[in-house]
Amino acid sequence: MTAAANQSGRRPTTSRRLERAGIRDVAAAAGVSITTVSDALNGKGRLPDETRSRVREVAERLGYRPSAAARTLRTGRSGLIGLTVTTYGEEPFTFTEFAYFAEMARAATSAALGRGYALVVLPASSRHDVWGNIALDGTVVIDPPDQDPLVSELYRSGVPVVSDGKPGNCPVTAWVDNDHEAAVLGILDHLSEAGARRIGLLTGTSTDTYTRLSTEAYLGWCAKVGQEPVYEAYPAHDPAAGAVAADRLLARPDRPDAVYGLFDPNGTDLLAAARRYGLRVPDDLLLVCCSESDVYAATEPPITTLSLKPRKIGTTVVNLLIDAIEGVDSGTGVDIARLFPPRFRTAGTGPPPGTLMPTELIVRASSQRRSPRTTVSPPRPPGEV
Amino acid sequence: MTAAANQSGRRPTTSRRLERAGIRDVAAAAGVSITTVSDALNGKGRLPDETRSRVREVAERLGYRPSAAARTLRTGRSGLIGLTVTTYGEEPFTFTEFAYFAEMARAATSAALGRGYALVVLPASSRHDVWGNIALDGTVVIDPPDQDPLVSELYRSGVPVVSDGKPGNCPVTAWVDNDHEAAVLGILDHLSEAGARRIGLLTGTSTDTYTRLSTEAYLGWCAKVGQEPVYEAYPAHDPAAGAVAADRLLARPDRPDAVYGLFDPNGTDLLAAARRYGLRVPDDLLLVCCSESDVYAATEPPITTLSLKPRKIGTTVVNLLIDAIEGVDSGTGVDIARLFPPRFRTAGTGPPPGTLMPTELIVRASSQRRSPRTTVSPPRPPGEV
DNA sequence: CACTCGTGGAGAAACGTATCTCCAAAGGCT
DNA sequence: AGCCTTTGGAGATACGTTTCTCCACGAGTG
Repeated sequence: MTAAANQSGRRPTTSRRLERAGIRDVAAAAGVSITTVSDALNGKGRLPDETRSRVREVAERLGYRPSAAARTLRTGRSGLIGLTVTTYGEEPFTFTEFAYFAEMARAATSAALGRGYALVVLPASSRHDVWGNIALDGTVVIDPPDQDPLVSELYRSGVPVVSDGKPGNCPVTAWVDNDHEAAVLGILDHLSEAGARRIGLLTGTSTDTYTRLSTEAYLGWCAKVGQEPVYEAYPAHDPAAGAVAADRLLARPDRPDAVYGLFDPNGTDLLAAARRYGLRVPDDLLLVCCSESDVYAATEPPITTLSLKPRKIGTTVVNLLIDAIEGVDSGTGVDIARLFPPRFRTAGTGPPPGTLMPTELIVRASSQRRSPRTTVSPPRPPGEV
Repeated sequence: MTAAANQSGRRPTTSRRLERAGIRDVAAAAGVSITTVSDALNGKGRLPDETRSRVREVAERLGYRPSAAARTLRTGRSGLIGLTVTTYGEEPFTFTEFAYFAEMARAATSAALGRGYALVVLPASSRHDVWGNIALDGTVVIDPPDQDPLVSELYRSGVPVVSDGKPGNCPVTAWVDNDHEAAVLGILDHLSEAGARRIGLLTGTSTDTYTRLSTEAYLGWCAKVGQEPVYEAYPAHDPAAGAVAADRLLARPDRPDAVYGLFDPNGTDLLAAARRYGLRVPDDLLLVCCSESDVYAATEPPITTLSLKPRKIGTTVVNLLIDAIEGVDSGTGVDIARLFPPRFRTAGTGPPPGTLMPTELIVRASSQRRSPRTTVSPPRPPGEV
């Protein structure tokens, strides 16, 4: 069979070896033109079904696989989406360090594949070495810090960028975030209702939006209800520092009787610190932390957690990005406004390119005093979809 | 500046908009040929440093970024490596379900980036839709089942494939695996030494190498020491089934006094089951499970775990793959033998394309009887590097 | 009979790079 | 002076698609 394809080559260009079958070989073997093969395989031209199926059959027989590189070069689309996480220090990779990232990445991958795109995991720190060598149709950025140069450059060069986490000063095509303020206020109210008089916060030193908004919400709440803020901040990327900070928080003279920890490991750290100081949870100390891990369902006692719904976020981010990619008129690349598909701009005032997603408070024993009071319904932030 | 580049275009091909600067624009602006630009930027030709730096400067000024698609088409290398996990049912994505995968993927990503490659996460199940649309230089396959059609096709089409887990019948370029037999034997000996008389196994129903080799090692050991095998198997991708199987194992009339669980969640499941039956760990029941999770350091009691060293595996797999990629003579694609770089074949008998990596047993309270005997040094499997 | 019109398909121009081949000029040597 | 070698660089081709343009032809229509 391959012999037929070989001998029918019109021009023996150079000395062509029998490498992989190209579209030319298929065309020759089927006795049609290249155009017809392309159209038949992509369902594009006006061809009778008989020609179409015949070409398809020949292609199958020759084991023809279109060259992704050539297609990308021609069409300008690679079907590849970059995924990067920027925040938390210069560590090579914080990925999957927290369950949040793992979950989010998984959901994003699934959503992308469902629409025919694949995800490429890229480091935010690395130089253009890698970024420049890959044809990306768009990029998802997790938690970009203010003034992220990477995001700016991508955006400037016409690559759509959607961020998980409201960006500070970087221009992005769109962003998705939780309503962190509502979430924190909900938790503080929940703890107050459970009897807390002085609520402490375990927070981070980074400048990312999550940390900033959450802390601000806490401080605002304190100001409103007239409580003196009681918090400790530490570099969130350092697990050891988290344990130390938890200990410090409970060692203070103005020790809180309830604590909310912003990061995943804070729950176990606080629990350990509480044991060290002989504090019973929840009797002496109410505990809530933000985590996607289900280990908190099995701790002693089980700990109330705030879920940021990473799966929903990952899915939404990817869908927004692909919408933007497929809505772009591949023409005047630089024009920023063009990056938005029509439906983003039709509305009179134009909705902002941001979407707030609800969080979910999973109430467990650690945030409920053992009062005979029955169940406490978990507060939901406004804007629930 | 861009105006100069525009007006110096020799042929105004069509009506060229000022899209992105191409290599032609740089050449025109610098007053040299395309060849010179390419050579200058890639450090390839024989050019005086002065020309080189001048071209580089002009390129920088124009914000020139080479087209990855064109480069890939021309060179045949994309710098992209596929990463896929095959095993465990038809679920959309088992990725990061177990900490092993997450760790392994993270290490693989890092290693690849370190050598200038990026990883694309792909599903093993999906049709050629996605696989065919991406130019892959090679693929890492985690735990391929026997006769994996995907692996066969990749291999046949000339894409190097390296698998994590010794493949059954698929042809691969190379593979890396733990010495599962040695690991299991080491654990069984460890448990025996701690006083176990009847050791049970919690295993899976899949046909992947890990499950098969581990189970066979267990059965062989039983035959050797004359113990009746006591085990339960369940579909490893279903966490609920794991809890049920753990319960079943401890409910048996010939209840074991020590159990090794092959999968990550088995530790907590077995612990829970033991509590249900009033068994104290380690007094009434010795426990070991295979897991990369550090939650077992904090359980009550802490549980001895076997680590498969996913980071080391991920790194090794990627490095082997890239070695194969870069050693390939891009010529007679089909020839299988050529896929191996020279150093794999020079040795007389030729070492097999497989590498066994050591595991590590992390001994904790759950596998040590409270005897006054002091510390038990953890047994290491042979072949430790 | 001249004409439009729809059908089926071929030709050729990109897409943007890397690289092979070849050439001109300037020494250095006998 | 003639020849060889090195330096610096230009030209052209190929990588394998997609797609725009255009053509031939048979059938209906006035």
